[in-house]
Amino acid sequence: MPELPEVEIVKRSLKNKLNYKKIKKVIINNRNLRFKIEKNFEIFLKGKSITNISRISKYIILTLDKNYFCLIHLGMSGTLHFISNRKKDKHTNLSFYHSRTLSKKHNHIKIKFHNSAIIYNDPRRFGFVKIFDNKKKLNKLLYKLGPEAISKEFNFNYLKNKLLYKKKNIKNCLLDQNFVSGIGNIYANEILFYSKINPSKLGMKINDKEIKRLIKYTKFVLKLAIKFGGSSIRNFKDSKGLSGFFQNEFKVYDRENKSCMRGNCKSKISKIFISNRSSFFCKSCQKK
DNA sequence: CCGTTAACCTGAGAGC
DNA sequence: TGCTCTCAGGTTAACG
Repeated sequence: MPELPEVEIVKRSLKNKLNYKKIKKVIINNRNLRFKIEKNFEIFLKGKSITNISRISKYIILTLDKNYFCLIHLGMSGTLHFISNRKKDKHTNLSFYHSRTLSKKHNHIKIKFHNSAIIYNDPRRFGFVKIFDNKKKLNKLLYKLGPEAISKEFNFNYLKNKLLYKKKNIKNCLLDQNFVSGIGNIYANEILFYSKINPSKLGMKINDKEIKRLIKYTKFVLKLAIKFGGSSIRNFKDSKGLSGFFQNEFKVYDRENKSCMRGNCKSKISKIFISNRSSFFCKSCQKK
């Protein structure tokens, strides 16, 4: 489900709610996420306080006291929900992508605090959580990631060097988290449209002007999506409260056969599959 | 090295 | 209504 902008929204909202909260109890209903939740997960967390909440690409990191870390990846359908008994929280409950139809049977993890709790819900169970007992072990997992798409490390020089001899198509490059991290299928499509680059074009064939546009519009699209609160689609389209609205700004994603939104262009948006992921583009604006 | 396919899962929506 | 089929915001191993 979530790409960098959605995870960023989740992180920002959690940050307001969870800082310095002490974990009283952890209840797990189903350990079978993408990786089995380790046996000692509950014991590791119990009694520890959350001292910071951060995000790296599509990962959420809870920093706990005593140099512990809890890594959360939401996979395709993972959501975090904040619930509270306290009156002052009543109107700001953070049910991320809250949906009344979200089935409780996929509430896999509940982390309880004094007067509140967070719940991890994930119908497809492609997400995972993992505990690290020191920063080195955490970094070992994260060091492989390419620079974050919105960071200044993802710049013209980096991209030019990476694309120099790349025989891979540009869309798969953008989706490769070790190439650049944080971009998923929706935003890869949108970035390529803004950059006027065909998704099938080989990396090595991308010229300097196009590289400049890729850098510019990667940051533009992702930052704009964050401003709009991310994208809430499909099972979340009936969402209330904190759902995002960037789905209304899509230029190509899920717009097959609809008119291209660029000025004078009269083409219809095409849909093809690249490595089994749906790819939307305008064949007039995004020539090979 | 590259693209594709399948696999991990459940559920929504389309078409019949 | 209900059945079957396809597709889904992610990641990764195996194959050709």
